[in-house]
Amino acid sequence: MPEGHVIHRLAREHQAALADEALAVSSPQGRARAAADELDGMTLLAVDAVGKHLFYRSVGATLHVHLGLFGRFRSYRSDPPPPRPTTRLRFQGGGVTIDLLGPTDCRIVDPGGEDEIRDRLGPDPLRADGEVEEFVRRLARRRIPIGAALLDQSVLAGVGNIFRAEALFVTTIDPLRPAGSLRLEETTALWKTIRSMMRRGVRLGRIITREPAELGARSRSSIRSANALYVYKRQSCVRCRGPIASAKIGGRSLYWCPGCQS
DNA sequence: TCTTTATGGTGAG
DNA sequence: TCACCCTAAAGAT
Repeated sequence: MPEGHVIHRLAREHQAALADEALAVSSPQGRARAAADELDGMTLLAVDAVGKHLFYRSVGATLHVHLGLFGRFRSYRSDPPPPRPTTRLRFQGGGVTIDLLGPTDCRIVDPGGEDEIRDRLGPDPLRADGEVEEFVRRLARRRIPIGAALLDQSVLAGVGNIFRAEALFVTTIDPLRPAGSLRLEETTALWKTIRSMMRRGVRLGRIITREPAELGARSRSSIRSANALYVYKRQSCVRCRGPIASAKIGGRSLYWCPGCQS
């Protein structure tokens, strides 16, 4: 169940584990047989992350993977279990086995197909080529609530339901305000907040948005998920103690503090 | 052993 | 806005 930080982390891990290796690729489930046949025996060159999309590049072909809500990877250093009936793709090489389960997309794309995917995406705050100016441009003049705009991958690539709620809280922005009504300094603050939250997510391998000072001296592993966040799925605000509101915005449940965000 | 839920996205109406 | 796709784990019974 990944937002962009998980995707970028996977790209790094998989590139480190598999690049420059000749891979054995199979599709135990059968549904990705065409992709598996194309990749089997090829040497992986690199793995790129763009928003929530992954591109596995080999000399002759590029594999596009989108995990969707349910997709996940599992890695095994040694003695991998037999594939499950749902294992879509299994990569083996460099002493590692990596299984892909339940992805929304898992297909070979040609350069045109990759461009099509990338052209639909807004700037990715985790990428060096992600620019705040582009975020500002894509947000301007939109009338949808900012809470909905942050989930729109053509506005901003990689943010999901937790980061949008947490970033709006930290920047004290009311999620119901029209996206185009935000002042430049608000939009810029939103970008910086999202980028730093997501970078931390890549580093830690999990989403912790509250500041260490607020969490006391507890170690990272002892921070329970319920305490790591400001508003997502919370009942009351950790700052003002007021009730947290929730509503479907942009098709998903958004949580915010009406007292702190206005 | 059910039912529900989840950090996502698309295409039809 | 809704139905639907994909899977696994947690929660309810």
